[in-house]
Amino acid sequence: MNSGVNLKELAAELKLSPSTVSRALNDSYEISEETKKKVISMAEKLNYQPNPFARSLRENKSKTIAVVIPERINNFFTQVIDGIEQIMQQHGYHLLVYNTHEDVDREKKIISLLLNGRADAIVMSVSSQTSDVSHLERLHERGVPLIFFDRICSGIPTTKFITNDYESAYEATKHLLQQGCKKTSFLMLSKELSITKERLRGYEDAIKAAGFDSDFAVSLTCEQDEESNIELIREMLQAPDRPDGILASVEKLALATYHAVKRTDLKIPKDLKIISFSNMKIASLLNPSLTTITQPAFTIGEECAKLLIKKLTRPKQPDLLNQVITIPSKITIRASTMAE
Amino acid sequence: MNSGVNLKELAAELKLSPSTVSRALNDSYEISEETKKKVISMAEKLNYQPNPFARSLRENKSKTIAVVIPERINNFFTQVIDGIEQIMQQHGYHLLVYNTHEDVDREKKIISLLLNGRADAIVMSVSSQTSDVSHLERLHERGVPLIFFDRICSGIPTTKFITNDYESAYEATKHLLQQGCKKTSFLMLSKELSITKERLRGYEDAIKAAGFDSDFAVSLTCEQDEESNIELIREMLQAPDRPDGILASVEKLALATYHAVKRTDLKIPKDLKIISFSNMKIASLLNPSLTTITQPAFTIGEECAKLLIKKLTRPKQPDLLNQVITIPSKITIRASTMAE
DNA sequence: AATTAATACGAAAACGATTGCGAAATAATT
DNA sequence: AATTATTTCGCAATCGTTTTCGTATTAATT
Repeated sequence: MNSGVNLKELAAELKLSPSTVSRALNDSYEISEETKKKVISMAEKLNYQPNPFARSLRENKSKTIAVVIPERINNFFTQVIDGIEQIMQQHGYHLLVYNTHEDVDREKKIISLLLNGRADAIVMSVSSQTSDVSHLERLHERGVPLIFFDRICSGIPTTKFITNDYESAYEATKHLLQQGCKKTSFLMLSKELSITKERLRGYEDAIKAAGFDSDFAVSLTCEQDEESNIELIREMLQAPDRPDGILASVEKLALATYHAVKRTDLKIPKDLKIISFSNMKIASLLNPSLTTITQPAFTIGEECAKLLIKKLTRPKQPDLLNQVITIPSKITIRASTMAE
Repeated sequence: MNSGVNLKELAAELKLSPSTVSRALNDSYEISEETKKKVISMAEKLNYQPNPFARSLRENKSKTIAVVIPERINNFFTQVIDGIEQIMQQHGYHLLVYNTHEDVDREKKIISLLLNGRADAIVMSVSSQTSDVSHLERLHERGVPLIFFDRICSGIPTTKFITNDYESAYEATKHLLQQGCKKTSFLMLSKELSITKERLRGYEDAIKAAGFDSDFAVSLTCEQDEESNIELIREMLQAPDRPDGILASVEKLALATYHAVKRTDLKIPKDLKIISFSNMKIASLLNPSLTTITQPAFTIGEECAKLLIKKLTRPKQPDLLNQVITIPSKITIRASTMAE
């Protein structure tokens, strides 16, 4: 199967000991330049590839990090992973990627698979169903470096990367009101989610600040099934006191709204204005084009990775600081929130 | 760091030898039921997690497979990965995912990292720039099980999963002509790509079969940069002999066309009809909604994984057959190809 | 010339699991 | 009762690296 030579065979070929060859390949000062050259050229000739598991076993590190996300078909998470990979690849790290499908049980299983040191660190965004975080606590107590991004877990003392969700939601809501919305609705996945809480807070504060009554805001918790989301939204849109402005806290709910609207006589933006958190590249091609709050996904990935690299490659690094780092999102106004 | 107990410590706690404990945990017939129970309960109590690298080193397998794709922000590839993960997770496998960014050099680097057995098998779709396949040949000769999907490499004798690209392109083109297109264009990424060749062949044959002259078909090779793609297409659309029908061989070129059209006075589908290979979930929300050829991405992933599981878990399995397995795509007609 | 320092390398012990082989202890057979 | 078979477990080797120590050779120092 793996027909590659190992260190012992390479050493035999060179009439040297395995230790010398190992040191030569690792550029140890104890080996003469002459020997190093011989070893390196022979290693190339025989196409020697060190066994990663032997090395991992010995060094107690795998040069691998795990990324755990709740959804793979999602531009935000995908871009984050691209960012992580961008940095990690430069440092010779490999990426294990896991999709929890927004399911806590799957998340727990995955985390338990990562307890044994298969990955040197973990970057994750929790599932929308995650309220019990004991599995994450156990992971953290094991000493596995853990970083959260976007959907964070504030109870666990480590570094988290988020966007300015409160401000973005506040600004987005203000924008809706400025465009003439009289009754708005906030669409969200689950109240457990950190991002939901922050965005909802921004939404509510903006409404209060505009002098509206607080129950002016309607917020709708959506299930995970797309079709039921659409129907839920459609019902809301056909109720007598329907909203005329929507802030969707995640992309899929904005799309569900578009689908729902198609089942009614309403027109965006005339009858309903909508703005959404979204990293879709084609927001401008929707009908009508969608006003978005775009998170700096790639940058978030890069920052997570850079921090990890520092932690993992420097000799005596302290634990990851218990802090929240905020990177701002960007609002792009398009047709879906245009006043007449 | 990794505060978990190891086998020796677990054995000491039980006053047994490591070998007995190992056998008990692996349910060996040589161990009494009584001992097994004791061992298992103690293992759970101490939360014993076997070291994956020790195991991999000893067994010469990693329970990990690598997935190599040319683009991560792409619904097709993402769905394929979801399919692979779906099956692999059930069998305790882990997924290393690599993005080549359509770059052969990155592809070569990644492949060379996989030569050392880090992954038990590889599932991949080659980059659009890949014409020299020596790196893939070397990988295959090493004996690493290798499966191609979609963008395959026919020179390498292994199993490949594709869709019925020829037929789909043929049908799509026929549809364009039936809707009244007089001059069509085929948009593609690179002529090296297996899918490009097949789809182009289907496109050309459909045009010939309809009795048109063969140079009736225009085909445009697009670069990888999005903005230049858009400009290339715009120029084509503003030329005097512009096409009135487009078959886009990949999703991103259809989107580029939508962007390009916005820079002209043309209207889809009145002035230009377009159909595209695409796994976008929101094709129906585009303006106008896009007629698509949707590939069974998730199924492809599952089939790749199932085949690998068979190969990897059964004892004396032969090499992967040199065959091409075809799974049909599905055409969904929407507004972008509607005749007046 | 004798001692010390520096250089260049080898032997062997880890890392943590699995497994072939051997060996007690018990049960079954002659 | 003696032999054989069965059950149950331990010893030690193994996977392929890295690294601690030890040592032989040469160079530098006194």
